[in-house]
Amino acid sequence: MSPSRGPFRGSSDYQVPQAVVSRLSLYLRELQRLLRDGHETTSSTQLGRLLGFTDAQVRKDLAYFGQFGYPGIGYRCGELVTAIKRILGTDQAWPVALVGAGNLGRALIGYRGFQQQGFRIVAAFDADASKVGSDFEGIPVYGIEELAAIVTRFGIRLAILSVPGTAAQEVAEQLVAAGLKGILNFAPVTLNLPEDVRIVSVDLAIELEQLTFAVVNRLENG
Amino acid sequence: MSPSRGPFRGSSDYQVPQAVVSRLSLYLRELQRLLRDGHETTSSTQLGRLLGFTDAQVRKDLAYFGQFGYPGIGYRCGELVTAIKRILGTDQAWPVALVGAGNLGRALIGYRGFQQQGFRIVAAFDADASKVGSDFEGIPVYGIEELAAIVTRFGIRLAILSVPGTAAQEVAEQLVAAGLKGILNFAPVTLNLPEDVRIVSVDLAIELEQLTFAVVNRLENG
DNA sequence: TAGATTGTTAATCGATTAACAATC
DNA sequence: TAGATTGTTAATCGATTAACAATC
Repeated sequence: MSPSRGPFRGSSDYQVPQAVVSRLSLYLRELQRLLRDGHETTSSTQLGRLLGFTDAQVRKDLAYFGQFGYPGIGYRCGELVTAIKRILGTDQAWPVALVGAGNLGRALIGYRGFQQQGFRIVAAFDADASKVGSDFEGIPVYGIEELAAIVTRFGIRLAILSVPGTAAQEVAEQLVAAGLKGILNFAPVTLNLPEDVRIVSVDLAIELEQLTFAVVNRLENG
Repeated sequence: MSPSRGPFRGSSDYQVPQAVVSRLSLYLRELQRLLRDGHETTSSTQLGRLLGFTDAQVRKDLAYFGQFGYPGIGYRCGELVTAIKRILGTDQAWPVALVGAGNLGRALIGYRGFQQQGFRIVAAFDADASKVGSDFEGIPVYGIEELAAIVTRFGIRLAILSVPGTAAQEVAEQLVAAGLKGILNFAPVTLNLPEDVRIVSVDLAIELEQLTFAVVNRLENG
């Protein structure tokens, strides 16, 4: 295929490697910073140097989605930010349900980084009856039995799951039943759900384990 | 080389792929669950099925570190848990400094999953003078100028960095100056530090972006 | 123009999977 | 024993890097 400059038209017949999508978010983050710092254009070499990638990799990654650069010039930061947001789906705001209003959940309700990238937590859910009816930072807390109704009302497709590991699978199944399409899972368990439901998992203890491994097995680098 | 059953003796001359180390933590998590559920042994096939990997991959991953299985039997869960913890470095408890006691930082202070895997947050640091001198969940909050002294006193090697992105690079440099060896970075910026300092980064907004991409570009699976 | 930089193809490198002898 | 399962080698697959004609 020969993609033209301009809007990303959704998935084609080939599969984009997950590693490429991860780096896409990093490119976006750096581009937004470059923009804030007043840069109009950048290059695959500069972007790669900032992130520790080769220039070839930057160009190859972007080429999965279209032609965004100008030979001899590089990439216009503003244009590329717009293009990547469209690719990632964050050119529009996403209403999000937060499920599990414990310590972590409440911190996520107040997390500025979500809003900055176009995510809006519009409702929280918790099993604790004493929390239901109250609100955190202006976000109302509902009982889980109200999930389906609220999801429909706000057109919610994404949930952040921050319940204890012991409850995670069961609650996740309720999320699916309510029609949610994607789950950001903070519970330290492997969720088993229908394959059309997308899952991204973050296990905070595992992240620290990865760090201890790297510190203990420290060679020259890596 | 021909590693024998028993303790992992640290890094050899070859490099273990990062992907293997990530999966190692997932194996550990599943094995701990299997143990809790009363399983004495498991197999590469079962472990793979639980996590969505092939049996060959499970065996190959473990083979990087030694021989842990019994032909015809499989793996003894308890033994393998002990072995993986030693490999990851979490067979001992790690004292950790938490830097940036905002919403997210305070949630992390109370996060049970850290303690369960052997991490102890022993001190918090914040630039806000009104927080210094108080404590969260029994963890005292210090000014950043006390960092070096506290790090030395507790033998701290790891820090969790949960300060605003605008402050992250500068604070990270102070962490390095205080002698820390590993940083779990929650700030949405690329840290530039000496290469002997290990960094694991978690950008929560990026995790949500990965989810929106997966939901929007939903094919059969992936 | 000369210099810079892209998009893309081919070459290289590394990781995953398949296959199977050895073992319990 | 026969059946199950490992550890490891070879084959396959996929991702990264290098090279370069095309372009501004």
